[in-house]
Amino acid sequence: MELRHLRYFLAVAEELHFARAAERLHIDQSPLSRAVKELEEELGARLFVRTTRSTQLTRAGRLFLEHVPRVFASIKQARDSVRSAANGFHGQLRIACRTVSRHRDYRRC
Amino acid sequence: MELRHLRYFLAVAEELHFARAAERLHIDQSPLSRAVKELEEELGARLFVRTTRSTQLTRAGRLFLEHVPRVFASIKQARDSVRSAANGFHGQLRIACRTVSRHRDYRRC
DNA sequence: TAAAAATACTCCATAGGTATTTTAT
DNA sequence: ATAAAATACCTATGGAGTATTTTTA
Repeated sequence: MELRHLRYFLAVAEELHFARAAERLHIDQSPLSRAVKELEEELGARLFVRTTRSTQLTRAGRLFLEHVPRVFASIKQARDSVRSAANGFHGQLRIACRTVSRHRDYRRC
Repeated sequence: MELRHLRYFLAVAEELHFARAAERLHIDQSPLSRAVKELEEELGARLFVRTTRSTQLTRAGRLFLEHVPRVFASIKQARDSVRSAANGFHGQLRIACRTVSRHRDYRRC
């Protein structure tokens, strides 16, 4: 399983229509169909019931849908924690300046 | 970002040694090195300080390490919820009994 | 029969491997 | 000098696209 599978699942679960979900994902309906199938095979459960009239979540699909957003939420938290570290925030604020002397002697202070 | 990157990051963070982490992951040191670099580039922060003597987590790396296991935990929960659905469990434990009257009047209680 | 998803195939992007170089001690 | 990671290059797996078939309401 890769995040790709979860992103695709979410799109289909929200659109309840493979072609529209594919459009939203900027991929073709065909690879989307296959990716969802891969996910279902790995999970050992159908996530959608497909007919030509409608695409509906199964019970397993509804349960999965409850949990998947938490995966992305935890990824966002992981990202954000790093971003703040990269910005120099470590739970503390750092302030820097420099003095400009007549000797062009630029220094951090 | 894909789960691949997070799996690889965890392996390196635990081994603190690219070659050993690669061995554990059953891939070569080279693609591991690249994948971690990709992750660092996407996050915009170095996760490890590499020298020939040691590989250490940066502050960003330590923060990231705190969060990544939660991603896998939520994936496990998502998986498990589907598995139980497949087994006929629906997230709640249902206890049922019946009274047997002499009138065959079976009721939930 | 029409609208939707699945499938067969093809192509290409990129994950992974091999060999070598760089780097820090 | 050596041990470790980075890099250049190559290979091949599988992700994505195109065309077609299958399905069911």
